[in-house]
Amino acid sequence: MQITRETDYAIRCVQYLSMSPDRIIMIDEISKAKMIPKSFLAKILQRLTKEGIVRSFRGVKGGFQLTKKPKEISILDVIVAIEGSVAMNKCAIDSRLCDLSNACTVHPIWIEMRKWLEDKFREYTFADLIKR
Amino acid sequence: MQITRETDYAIRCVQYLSMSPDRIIMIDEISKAKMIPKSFLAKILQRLTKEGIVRSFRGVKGGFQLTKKPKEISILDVIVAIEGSVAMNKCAIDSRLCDLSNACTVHPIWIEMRKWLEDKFREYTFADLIKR
DNA sequence: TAAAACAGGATAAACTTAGTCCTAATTAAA
DNA sequence: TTTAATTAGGACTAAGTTTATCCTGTTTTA
Repeated sequence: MQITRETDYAIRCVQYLSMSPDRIIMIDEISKAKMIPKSFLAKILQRLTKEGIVRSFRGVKGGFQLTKKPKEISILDVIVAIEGSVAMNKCAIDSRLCDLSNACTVHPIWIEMRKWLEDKFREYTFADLIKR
Repeated sequence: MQITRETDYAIRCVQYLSMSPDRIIMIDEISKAKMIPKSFLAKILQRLTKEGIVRSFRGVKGGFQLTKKPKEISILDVIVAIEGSVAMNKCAIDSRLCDLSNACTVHPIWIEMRKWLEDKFREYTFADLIKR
């Protein structure tokens, strides 16, 4: 039921980048500010880059920057980038993964929960997470 | 983000018991009907018994039975019985588990999500899961 | 050309999941 | 009263996932 540390770190990281969307920020700075192990954070940022949430700059003065405005990035985007989906049961990702395929009365709940979670997490943008 | 197989099995199991709330049903029958490994199911039922969702009867003609009516048991009850809570992040269980204790702008989201999930899962009772 | 950054792959320890297996206790019925 | 059926509970384990680390390579600026 819980998200992983990796996802938690990813959200913190994007939240930090959202506070200075114009700057290019190094892994080291984010790591220190958000208490995220540096080499693990490097991996996470690699993933966020591949998923198009941040862009990276290599070399001296390199670092990371959001590709979009904070209000255009949702928590859902980050969770999906790291975990693939917000489904709570594998059958809500692909119903063939269920061994009770026919007539499982619980299945519709997992489908509904998935949609509901997507809607909820889409509502939270990183613009909301920086106004304090 | 996902529930465990154990929780999935527990829900299926309670759903099966809900279909015949007056009968006492053996592990073996549930195992076969719901495609749950028998010895694993035994452990799950042990837990459900401890948590007061089912009662057990030992010996010949023994088995399990719900302690309450299907409409009085929610999916939330079963998830909490098996997983402890529906919190998506450990900081939503105990805020001391957060290393950013002070001023984490994401924290309120996990608290809110937890409350919503509790409400949502409480709405689904096993009475809903048998009328089909 | 040197130093500063990220990219990507390999590796691994710790933890969790998803079970199994064995013995003991309990109960109904022969 | 014995036997067979059934759950209780503890120990154990294989496989998978999580949470990282480390090393080498590439890119870029000064």
